[in-house]
Amino acid sequence: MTPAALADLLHAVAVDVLTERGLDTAVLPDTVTVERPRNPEHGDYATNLALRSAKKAGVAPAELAGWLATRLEDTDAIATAEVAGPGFLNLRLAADAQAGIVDAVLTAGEAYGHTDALTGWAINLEFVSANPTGPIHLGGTRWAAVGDALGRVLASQGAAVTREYYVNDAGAQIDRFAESLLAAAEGRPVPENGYGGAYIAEVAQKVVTASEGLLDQPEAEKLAAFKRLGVEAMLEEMRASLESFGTHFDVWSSEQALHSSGAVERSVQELKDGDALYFADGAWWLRSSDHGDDKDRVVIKSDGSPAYIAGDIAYYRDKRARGADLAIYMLGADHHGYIHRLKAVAAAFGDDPARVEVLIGQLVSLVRDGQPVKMSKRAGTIITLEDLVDAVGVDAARYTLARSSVDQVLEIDLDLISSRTNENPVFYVQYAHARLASLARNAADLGVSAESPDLALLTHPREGDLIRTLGEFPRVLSSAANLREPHRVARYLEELAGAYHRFYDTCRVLPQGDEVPGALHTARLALCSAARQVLANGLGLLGVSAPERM
RNA sequence: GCCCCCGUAGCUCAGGGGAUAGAGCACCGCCCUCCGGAGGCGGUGGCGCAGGUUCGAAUCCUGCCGGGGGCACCA
Repeated sequence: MTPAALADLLHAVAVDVLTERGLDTAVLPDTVTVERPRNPEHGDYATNLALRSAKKAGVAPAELAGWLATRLEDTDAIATAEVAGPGFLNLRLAADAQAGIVDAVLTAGEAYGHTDALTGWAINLEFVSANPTGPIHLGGTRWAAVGDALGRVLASQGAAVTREYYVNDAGAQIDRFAESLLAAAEGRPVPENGYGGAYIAEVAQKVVTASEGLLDQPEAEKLAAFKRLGVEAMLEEMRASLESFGTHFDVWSSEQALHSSGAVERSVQELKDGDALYFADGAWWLRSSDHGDDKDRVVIKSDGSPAYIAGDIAYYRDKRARGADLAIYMLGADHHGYIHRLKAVAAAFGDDPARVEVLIGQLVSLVRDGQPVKMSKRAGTIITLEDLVDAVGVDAARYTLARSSVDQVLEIDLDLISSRTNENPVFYVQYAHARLASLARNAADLGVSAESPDLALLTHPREGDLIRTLGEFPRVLSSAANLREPHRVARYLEELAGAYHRFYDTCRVLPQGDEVPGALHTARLALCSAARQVLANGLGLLGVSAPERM
């Protein structure tokens, strides 16, 4: 019996109990909370249902809990039901009922934990979107790991997710990039406010090689070529970095294209016509202060040119036109001021601002030998995705970035996650999977089958812990999706790996010596198979490999 | 001055109202006749401060203190 099924059972029993006594069932909460108590003496599961409903029903919590307990103990699935404390109801499941979780995992396989809660939702997930003026930096790398994981988590709940990268290939920083490339190609020093770092010379060289005689052209044409070809070369490199990191984008949207196609002009005109923008002091303004912004923002400057936000307007319009029901933006901490603006953009088009969600990721820093890491070989003072991957590998990098809340400023100790692998949570989890894979190989050699297990034999406390931990996965996944917090999956995997290691330490799975394989071996092997499946599912959601061997 | 995020063990971090606050690392002490010891068991050690809401607060609200990041007709 899964926690969800248990919650349903509790609700049904509570309805019966209240009805029999002529009490109003409306006092019951919509969703019954079922949790796993910290203290094992408090049972397999506990519910505060009586505590929450008793007051409204006009009875004492402990009394209501007592009524529920009596009825619950009559059901096959519940072994014991006890009232505790001020009115908690502590439950223990019958072994066979509980083991139904193992069956559920094995039946669903890769789909275990998936739901259709978000089916019908088209979600546009924009992340990384680092300027194409340099390699992917550490902040972008955090989003590459977290955003990709969130995409997978949302998809597991049935959402149709479009992963999208917004390329800021228009504006002044691109001009500075082009000037920096040109200067490097001509052997001049880095221009003021230009981009430094060894990669500039490399990209410049690529551009020169690709277009013969370029340096003999007039200044304006040289700059234009470096701008176009430089951005192209840089993007190609960034895309390759992200792909090698396991992060794939479905759509790459160009800011420049929104301008040159007329999309910016059209969408701004649409807002002007709809009275969503107002004209003042020679400029056109967005009413962003209606949505919590300090002040309204200029969309069309008094010289008639579009401000940066005009591109955002066209881009949002474009996302909606392509069918997105929800646009999630994952931005760096320095962009928190955008939240209100982007919601105001949605509102300007007559949408519920809730169609825009902005997630803000705090800074990431690296530490090695107790000292901050500030230098990158290729990019000067910018630490890049490659720097991190070179230091610890893709799996450790992704896992480490994805296991913390993005609200948290994160400091990564490179020594910890690379120098000695057993100190690293990702290896703890991967090791559990590898151990299980090895166990399955040995089982095959010994002729132990996991088919048709008698799961009621799984009565050891460690077995129960492991089974109930497996049962938590759907709830974890669901909350990770709803809260946009994929790190919950990683933390869960650590808990699951721990439950498995503890089980394995106590419960012998395979026959030893001349022992003949029996029903308990089969049941335990089935449990192991379920544990391996859930570890693999979870690691897959994080984009981290589930190794067969290590 | 205003806005956003954070403050939990020596360190890096979990903990979306529940009972005795957790994990990894670090430190101390245990456990291999046997499926992978990259493991398990035990110990040391903590919610920044003050109010409030609640039967119950690390969690929600207010204020203060401390740290980080922002406040352009830049992009």
